[in-house]
Amino acid sequence: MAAARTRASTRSGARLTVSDWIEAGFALIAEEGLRAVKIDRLCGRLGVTKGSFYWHFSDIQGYMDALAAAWAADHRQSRASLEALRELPPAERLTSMMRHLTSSRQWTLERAVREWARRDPSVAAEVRSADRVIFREVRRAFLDAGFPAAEARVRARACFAAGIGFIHLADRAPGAADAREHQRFLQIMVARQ
Amino acid sequence: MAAARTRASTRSGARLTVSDWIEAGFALIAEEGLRAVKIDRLCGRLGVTKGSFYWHFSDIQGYMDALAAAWAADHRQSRASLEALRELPPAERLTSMMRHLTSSRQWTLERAVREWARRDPSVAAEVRSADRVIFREVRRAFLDAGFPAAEARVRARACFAAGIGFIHLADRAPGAADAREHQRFLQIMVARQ
DNA sequence: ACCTGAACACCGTTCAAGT
DNA sequence: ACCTGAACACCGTTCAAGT
Repeated sequence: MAAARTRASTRSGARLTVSDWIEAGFALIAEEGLRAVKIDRLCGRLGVTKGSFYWHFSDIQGYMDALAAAWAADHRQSRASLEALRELPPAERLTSMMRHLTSSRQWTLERAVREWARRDPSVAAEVRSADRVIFREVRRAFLDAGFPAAEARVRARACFAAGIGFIHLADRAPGAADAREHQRFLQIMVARQ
Repeated sequence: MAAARTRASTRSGARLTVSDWIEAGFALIAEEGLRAVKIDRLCGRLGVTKGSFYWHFSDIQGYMDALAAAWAADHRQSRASLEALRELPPAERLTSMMRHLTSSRQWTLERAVREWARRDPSVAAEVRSADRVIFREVRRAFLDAGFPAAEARVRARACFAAGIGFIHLADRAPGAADAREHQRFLQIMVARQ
């Protein structure tokens, strides 16, 4: 009787929306990776049966496309808050970006999407375009720190690569120790010697 | 009693080899496209059961990798016969290449591999590298026909694109009429006006 | 060494019926 | 409009047993 109400859903007890399904997909990816995204698993998480899935989406391909589109939209969205960081001093700005990338919500998702991009060129294109935006901000931080263009470019590239490397090398959510290490690394990179 | 011997196999009545499976895969792709490549279909074609497949390959991914590698090896192989065409006059050389591309064995296979490349970046890399080899030969034909470098490049690109376009637009095996059309097209392209 | 035969698990898809 | 429940089809994988 009460069991049927056991929803992990965010919205009260109401019927599901497309974004509930998308959110469940991201959660699954973040927790168990891309290959965990199966209709059955989504249904279990949302407390509904497969029929419900097929009411909202035509098929699993349609759902995956919607997931990828939502990821890209999220990134465009956070572009604004990324730009808002510009008022911080460069070193703190970099730390803040790195912290976001390696946050427990992000890191697995980010890694999964990059893995997905290896198989799906349209996802790959979205990753590339998102990367470009972020790289520009990283480079800007180094320019603001007073480095000449060429030097800023080199350092930005290294930082960017390191960030991606961190999430690929991680096998569990980065902890406080990792965060300190990242911060130290950025400190070194941004130091004008 | 005799039914069990009904093999489409090339090798007498002997046990299967890896290349029998690869060949069956290409045949399936050529006839029905990439998505027809299923273990069951391969088994049906070779007159064996699934257990046999798993004796030769670890899993379906391993098989697909082997297929892609075999395709690339084939292309490297035919590089020699491509270079042998250099003794022909340019126009005939181009006609010969086009005929090969649109031959009934090739065209569906070629198209399927290009479709596959859209999903699998390692296949994509192999397609690109094979394309480079062929493009050089096409360009060489135009150089040999007496065009200056820039002009040869432009014409070669157009011919190459047209060839790829032909196999993508085709919905059945190109016939004699198509062949005449292709030849006429190449004639125009190679004409020094 | 190579293959059969049968079972299994997983998972996408459909659809009549419910509220 | 949204979902249940049950069935179905497809297909990859395993494995003990055969020759």
